[in-house]
Amino acid sequence: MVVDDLGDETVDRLFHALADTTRRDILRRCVRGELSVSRLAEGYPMSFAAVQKHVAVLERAGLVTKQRSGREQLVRTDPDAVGRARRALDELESAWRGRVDRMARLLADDPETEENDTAEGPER
Amino acid sequence: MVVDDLGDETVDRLFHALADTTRRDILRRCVRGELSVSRLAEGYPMSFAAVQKHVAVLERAGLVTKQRSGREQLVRTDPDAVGRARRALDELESAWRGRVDRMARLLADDPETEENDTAEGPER
DNA sequence: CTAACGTACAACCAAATGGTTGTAGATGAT
DNA sequence: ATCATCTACAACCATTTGGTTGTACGTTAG
Repeated sequence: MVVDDLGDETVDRLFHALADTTRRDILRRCVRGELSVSRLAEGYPMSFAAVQKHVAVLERAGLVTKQRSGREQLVRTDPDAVGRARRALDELESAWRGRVDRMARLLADDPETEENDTAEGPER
Repeated sequence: MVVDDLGDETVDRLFHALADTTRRDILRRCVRGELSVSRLAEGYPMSFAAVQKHVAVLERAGLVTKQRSGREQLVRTDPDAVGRARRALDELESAWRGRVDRMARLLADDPETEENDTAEGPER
């Protein structure tokens, strides 16, 4: 049942969200989920709106959730988030080792697939 | 001390390089290191120069190396690359669990250190 | 030698990113 | 009720990104 397939765009968003020092810092600081956006924003040398945007990026990537509490919005990093990032790496790495590749080949029972698969674009 | 520190910019470049489907695909295809840049480029619906740039991004992130062979430039994925990415995640995750965080707080004698987290328990 | 190939790099362009300020809607405190 | 706070969101701007084409240069094949 193909549970573990993170789509390309999902992985794009995941890694993109992680590719920024401020956002990684936000992740570290929101494990406990007790910080509101404005509270968070006090910690950075930028405007409230800028931090708001960073949180939005993290949220779209599924790394963070917001929970309303009165007029505040508490930010909490999703405990499963690193797991998903790690799985994305794992998928890369298994292609690395050729395992997934080889498996697919076996299932397609192509006897001579050793070499010339490289010219096929993934895009479409 | 503190040997294992990937600097912020290094991690930025790492994750940014991984945050693109085409670049991840290049990584998967270059494990064997037998593909030249132009050979690689044949597989994608974009110009040679565009692929060249993607390879450059991967190279700056340390995910790939180029080795000259005659007039060709063979691209090879660095086997340790995923390891470094994983370590970056590990560093995040340990902050997650509070360990690094706690250490940093102590060293910076941040007033926020006062919390009910006396025990060392990694669960919460 | 000359032609073809593989690469490098510059110049250019559209779109996305990361930041700003400003405005407006909810909510809580006085 | 009024005021201060927290959030959301739009408009704007500079820089970066991801792509293009064109040019130049080294290397291999005829």
